[in-house]
Amino acid sequence: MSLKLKSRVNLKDVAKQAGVSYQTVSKVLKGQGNVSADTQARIQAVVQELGYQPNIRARNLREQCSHLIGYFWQPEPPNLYNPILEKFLQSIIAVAERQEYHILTFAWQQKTNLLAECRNLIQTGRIDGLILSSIGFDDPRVACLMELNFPFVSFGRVNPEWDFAYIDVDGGSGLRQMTEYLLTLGHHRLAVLAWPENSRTGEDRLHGHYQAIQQAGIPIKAEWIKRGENSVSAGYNGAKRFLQRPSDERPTALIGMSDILAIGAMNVARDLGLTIGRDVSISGFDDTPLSQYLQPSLTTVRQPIWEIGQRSIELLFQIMEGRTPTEYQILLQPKLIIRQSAGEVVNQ
Amino acid sequence: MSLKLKSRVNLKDVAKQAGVSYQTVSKVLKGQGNVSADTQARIQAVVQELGYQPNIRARNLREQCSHLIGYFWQPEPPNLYNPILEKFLQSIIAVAERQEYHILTFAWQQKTNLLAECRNLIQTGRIDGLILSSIGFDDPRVACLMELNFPFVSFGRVNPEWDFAYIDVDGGSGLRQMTEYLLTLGHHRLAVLAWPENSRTGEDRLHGHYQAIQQAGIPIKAEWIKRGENSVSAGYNGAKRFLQRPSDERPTALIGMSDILAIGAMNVARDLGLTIGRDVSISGFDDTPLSQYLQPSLTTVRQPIWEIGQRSIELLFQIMEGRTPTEYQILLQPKLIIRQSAGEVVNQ
DNA sequence: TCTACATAGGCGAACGTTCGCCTATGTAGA
DNA sequence: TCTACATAGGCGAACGTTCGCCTATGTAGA
Repeated sequence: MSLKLKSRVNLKDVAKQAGVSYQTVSKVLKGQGNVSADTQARIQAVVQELGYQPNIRARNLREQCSHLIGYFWQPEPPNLYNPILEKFLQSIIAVAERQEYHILTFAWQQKTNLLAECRNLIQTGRIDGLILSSIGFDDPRVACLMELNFPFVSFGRVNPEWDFAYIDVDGGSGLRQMTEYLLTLGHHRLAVLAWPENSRTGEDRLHGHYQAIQQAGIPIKAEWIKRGENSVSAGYNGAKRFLQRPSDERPTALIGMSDILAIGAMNVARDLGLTIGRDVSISGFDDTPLSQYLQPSLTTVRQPIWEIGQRSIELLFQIMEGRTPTEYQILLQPKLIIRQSAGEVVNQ
Repeated sequence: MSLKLKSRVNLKDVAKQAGVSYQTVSKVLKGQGNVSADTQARIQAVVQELGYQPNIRARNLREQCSHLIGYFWQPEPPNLYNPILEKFLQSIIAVAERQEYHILTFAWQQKTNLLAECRNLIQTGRIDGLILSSIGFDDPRVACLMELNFPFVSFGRVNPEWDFAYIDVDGGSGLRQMTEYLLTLGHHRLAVLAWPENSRTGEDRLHGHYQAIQQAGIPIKAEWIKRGENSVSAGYNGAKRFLQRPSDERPTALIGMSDILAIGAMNVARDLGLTIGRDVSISGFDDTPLSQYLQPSLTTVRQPIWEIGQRSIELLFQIMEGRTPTEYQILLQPKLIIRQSAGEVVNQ
């Protein structure tokens, strides 16, 4: 069966039939060199007739590139899902294909030897560039890539002093927008369901919240921040602590660092007999596809995923071509999505 | 910057340093040929010292393969998401990497020239095998791959008379299990939120429902099947038609062909003031990560995604190696997941 | 001492391109 | 008629492997 595939038509077959050298065929197909219109037409006709397609493996070897871009992403545990993976993949695939590039996806599990895998991919010539996501403070992969001087772009920032190309969403702005919105609704007791302190993304978002709070003249209290992992149950338990307090002491608004946490908060609010949007306002972050269909629909923050994907790849191409991009640390603005889960403060 | 990368150490560098021919180095690394233990050790030492990694592009050309497997999937429209993409990708990546293979992801948009892209990938030697998903009746890609005799495995079946390797979930069994479960809860008026008739998957599932209904001696009525696209709003509107009927005529259970449709049904039930699980039971299909966190949690059917992915790749490897697998049309059983959204029939 | 075979590793060729240089032919101007 | 240059396309080499065949050396048996 593979015999059929192996005896594919190659440059020499076309050349023979067209009565030229095979190098000339190559020139015509690459649009290089001086070949008469006549000969060009003849060659093109034979190419059509035989259905010639260049062998990309040979091309890769000769051109010293793989026409492949790696994408590293971290899978969520089984009971969760990544709300942006699908759209992000779609967007980078779309842009890459326009340049005849394809995307190699890598799911790096928790404890595998990341660095070795990363090095291996690069040093065997598997990929020409890399897109990284879910990175953290002091991320060893970023350090490794910088040291190897390998073209990469990361979705997300790490340590401020590290100088490399990234695209990120201004999560601080997102949470500032959300907090300001809740303030205009009359909320003064705002609690946050946050992530552990080692998350750069989490700290950025939190900082935006602090800014808005301070600007409104409300003191920042550590007790109004509840940290935990990014899961529905963490959201549930975190929110429970807040919502079990007497009604004049409990927060009127719960700000989730993610839709996942917000869903947990909504569930416990309902279990405690509170009406969401009236007794307590709840907001999320991500605008996951289902968040608009929750009851009540979730007020949240939307990240421009498509744009992030597009610009990541465009940036990466610039780096791969050796051009130094004028702007290689890009911060995009997220958008407040107002729905039903957050409402005006009623009685107090 | 790429200069550094291009001057990577190759077989000849190692050979020179070890004082052998470069072909001998190749033999040692591939574990072939007769090389004395002495020489082997010396070569291995140099490989370590220089950090030699074989150039995969050269290997691909020489070995006539790309060590790449394509995965075609169909992205959902922006307001939806694919509940199984992440897990499926993860599972195929994991198995493929064990065999030194990687996964090339392709998102095929609605109206692009699928067939040409498919042919192109194969004929340029981009990939050695293909995994297909979201296929439909008379799928032209399947026909094309069969004609080209190219190794592929599909997740899902198409026309029964087409003979090719696939893995599918026995959706009929899933809906039969669900229907039987609802029957044991005392439901007799069961309505289905189904997909358009051109979906093979949809028809298979529906068939399982019919089987269970018939076995219980309940006549099949076309009016109890409401067809529509796979979206929350289609579920909402479809369910509305059923639930607006007088209480002694309306269905006591709504069976969604997907969790998405079930979510729509849950929303309209709530909007009509019905208590889900008591006034009306609602079930889904997929066990999307969030379904357990809905209020009430969704009774649904879980597909063994991880197993599908694993076995797809294993099957594909067998086909790629030219072995004819004994079992190449595999049907896996889905599992009923009982939660809160479906309960016993109360008053009637 | 001669033959036969095993052991160790060298060597040419090939996978299918692309790239740079070279040569043969044609044409225009002096 | 001779020179100079443009045009058209041929040719060798290379990218870095793997594979099969060959050869040189060593060893055992007759």
